[in-house]
This record gives sequence, C-alpha cells and structure tokens, in this order.
Amino acid sequence: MSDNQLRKNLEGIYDKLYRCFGPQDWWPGDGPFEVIVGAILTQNTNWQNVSRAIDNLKRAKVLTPQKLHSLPLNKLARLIRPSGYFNIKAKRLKSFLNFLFKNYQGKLEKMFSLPLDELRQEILSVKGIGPETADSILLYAGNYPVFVVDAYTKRIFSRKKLFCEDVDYHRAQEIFMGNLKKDVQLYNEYHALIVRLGKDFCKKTKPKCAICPIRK
DNA sequence: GACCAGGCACATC
DNA sequence: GATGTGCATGGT
Repeated sequence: MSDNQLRKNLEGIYDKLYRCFGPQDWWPGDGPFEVIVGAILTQNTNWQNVSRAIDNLKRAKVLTPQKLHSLPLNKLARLIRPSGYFNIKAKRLKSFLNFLFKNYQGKLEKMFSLPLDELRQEILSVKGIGPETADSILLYAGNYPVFVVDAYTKRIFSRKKLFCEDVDYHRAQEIFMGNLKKDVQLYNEYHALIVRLGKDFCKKTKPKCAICPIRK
C-alpha cells in the first residue's frame, strides 16, 4: 500500500467513525490528575470497574496527589479493589506519585512543562507505566500530540490489513503519527473513537461483524 | 463456568 | 529476542 493510500485509509476510517459516533468528549474524568489515575487503573480492565474504583477514591476524599501520596499502600489497594489487580495497581500508583514528588514537588504543571520526548522517557522509566499508559497520560492529561495505541487499535487496524496484530507498539504509533497531522484534538478523538468501535463491534473472538461501521 | 476488558513486569528458554 | 505467566474484579 502506498503512503498516499495509507493516509487516505486512516483519514477515511476516522471520518466514518466520527460520522457514526460523533465526538466522544474524552478522557472520561475530571482534570489531569484523575486522568492519570484512570490511565493506570484501566490497564487490562474495563472502564466500568475503573469508574467504581475512582468513585471510592473520591468518596474517601483522597483523589489528590498529596493525599494519595501519603495514603498507606494497603488502604489505597482496598479503595481501588473494583478495578482488579488492585495490589499491583496500588504499587503502580505509588511509584508514579513517588516520581511526581521526587522530581516535581507533586506539581503536575511542573511535570507537564517539559518537552514531549524528555517527559515521555521519564514517565516510561516509572515502574508500572508502559507505552500505552505513558501516552494516555501525555495526550489526555498533558495535551501533548501523541497517538495512543491500544489492543483495540491493533485488532481493528490489523483486521483492516493496515498492519499485523502483533505489530510493535512504536511501529503502530509511527503509522498513525507519520500519516496524520500532529494534532492533539485529532489524536484525542481518534483513539476515543477506536475504543468506542472496539467495545461495540470488535470483540476478540469475533473476527467479523456484519454491522461494523468501518467494514468494507 | 468460560471468556473478556482501554497492560505491564518478570522469568525462562 | 521471543514467549509464557501472574496479577483480579465484575459483566455477559
């Protein structure tokens, strides 16, 4: 497939999704810190469970960097229990908070004043934050122009023969970022629309769906 | 009861 | 470098 065709395909799919589903108004969450917490909690978990965990944190009035940083690990784990993998996710939240307080005095504005590539490297060095979580944080909490690749992206676009399902994260990201304009709002909406499509039409065990809006 | 959901780190070969 | 496994809840 030529670069030109690829670009047309990516833009065409976006247009179809947008026409079909409309703006998704992402990230579902209030403010950058809640976005970051949600990004960590949603690892391999559906959003409904994450939402319950976040509600617990809100009810306990601990959903701020300072409060979560000083909350004991076992209490944090108990509050985020509905999100699954709660022990490991509690540690991951703590490792991010340690990073935030050690390097930026707990201030997100300071952290988000760094240039994209530098900050991405730093966030990726935090234990428990891999490429997808890092990019979700950068795009949805920091408003950096980074395309987020997730399991749905790989599944949907491999079925459209744009790349293999086991494509490397960075390579998949390059395909989007190299062929679309670097635009925060576009990347925000595109990923949100992919998740919307994935949830409704692109199940793991159902390779074809007759009513999929982007089916040829 | 099986399968799935907006990953990641670590062990083993 | 590739592949397998543990981590866990709640919905369908």
